[in-house]
Order: sequence, then C-alpha cells, then structure tokens
Amino acid sequence: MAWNFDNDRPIYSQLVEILQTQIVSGEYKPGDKLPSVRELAITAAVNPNTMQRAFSELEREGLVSTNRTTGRTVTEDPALISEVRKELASNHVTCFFRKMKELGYTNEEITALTSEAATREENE
Amino acid sequence: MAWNFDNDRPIYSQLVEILQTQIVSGEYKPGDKLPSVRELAITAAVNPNTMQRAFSELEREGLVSTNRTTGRTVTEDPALISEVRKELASNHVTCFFRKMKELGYTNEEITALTSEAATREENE
DNA sequence: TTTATTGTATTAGTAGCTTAATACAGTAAT
DNA sequence: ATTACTGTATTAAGCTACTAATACAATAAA
Repeated sequence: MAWNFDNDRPIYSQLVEILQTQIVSGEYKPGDKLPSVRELAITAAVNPNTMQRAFSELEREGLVSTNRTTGRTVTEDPALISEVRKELASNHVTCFFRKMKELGYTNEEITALTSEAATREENE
Repeated sequence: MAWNFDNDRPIYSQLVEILQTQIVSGEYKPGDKLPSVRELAITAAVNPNTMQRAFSELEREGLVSTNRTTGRTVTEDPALISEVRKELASNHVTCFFRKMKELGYTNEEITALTSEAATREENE
C-alpha cells in the first residue's frame, strides 16, 4: 500500500479516505485489530497527532471502535461496512458523471469511454 | 454557474478547475474576453489576489493570454482547448476507475453501475 | 488631458494544517 | 510490582492559504 499524499489536500482527510478504503475493501476484516496510532504514523510517515485525528473521524462514522488501552478494532458489523462501501462507490459514480457533464460529455459518450477503459484494463 | 468550494482544498486550485472547465466546455469561446480579475473575484466572492493566482496558473497552461492593460482572452487555438478537454476527461476516467477498484469493484461492476447511472439520468 | 479600467506587486494579519516534544491514565504481560 | 504498550491531551512552532488594503504602470475612453 502506498502512502502518497496530494499536496493539495489536508493529510488527515486523505488518511481517512485510505483507511476507509482499506476497511471496506476487506484489507482489514471485521473485528481485526488495527495497528496502533504510533505504529501507523511511522508507516505513513506522518505525525502521530495527524493519524490520531484521522482515527477520530473513522470512529465517528462507526467503522472502528476504540478500546482505550488495548487499541482499535474494525467494526464487527459487516452490514455497516457494506453500506459504507456502497455509499462511497455511489459518490464516486455521481462525482464522475458530474465532472464529465461539466466538460460537455453526453451520457452515451461517458458510457462509451467507460467501456473502452474497462476493456483496455482487461489486457494488462 | 455555482461557485461552491470545498473546505478541504485550496480555493485557488478549485478556481483553476472551474475556469478550465468553463473554457473547454465552450462556456467561453476561443478569443472571448474574460471578465477582469476584480469583477470575477466579486462574482466568486473571493479575494482578488486569490483569483489572480488562479489566472496565473491558466496562463501557464496557455488556455488564456494576458494583455496587461486590456484584460485577458481565451486562447484562439481550438486544438489546444480540445486537447485539454480530452486530457481532463481521460484523467477523470482513470481516477474513477482507480477509486472503484480500490473499493474492490470489478470492471464488469463498474461498467454496469455506469450504465445504470446513465439511464437513470435520462429520466430526469 | 483627464478618468476609469486593466493586470500586477507588496505588505500585513488571520486561520488552519502539520510537526514536534511531551505528559498522563489504563491495561496486558512479565 | 514493573515494564511496555495503548489512546489521549497539551503546548509551541512553522508553514501555507486566504483576506485585506493598498499602490503602481499602462491603456482605452471621455
């Protein structure tokens, strides 16, 4: 997993997105123990405070739960994970369409470009 | 045109994106005179300096040219505009696929979701 | 010639993000 | 009991983005 950050956006919110993705994609399973704040901060090469802030967001969403002395674990609720996954995907689709339409592309052109990209990726 | 900004990203780079989109989508035609920095700053409700910074970026790309005393105009080169438009679209497609794959979606699922979204938008 | 408008530059102040260096309280393992 | 690890909180510093308030030179219009 790469920990590449855009210069254009706050690192803590990029950390939220990365961790969200790792959880809903199954990289971390329900109930899995997560690495500690300090450990993950070293891995991502960010300050522990920044990682802490990202985790606070994830906890607010319910994706992780915190046990003050034993560390953090991924939620045991697969339905919640699945729900978040669908919502993130839906957001991506909506955002993608909005941007393409702003550029003046039609629905047909968008689906065509998408199919092309899909078949192009098949051969890699 | 809405001038809504994310809190999560610098305003000047969002201004660049918006102006880029307005130009390549044909909202401003090749050779069109653009509103002045001060005028656009009022319209977008940002500081003139911030708008100025956005324009500097656009000029670096060649999309607009500056005449120090008469104002700015959109490039007369339709090929450049078309090229930028295609590049922006291509970036959107690539970025969309990357995000969806990170969530664990397959090519088939991505194209299916895209088609659904397209047909859904037809009926609105 | 005067006036208004253009882009551009400068300086200062505010706010948010990030890092750094600590410190504290609770728990598991030894 | 001691040790090591957990999450959490605090304070200070540096950096960038943004706003604000100007000022200047060049041109078009009156």
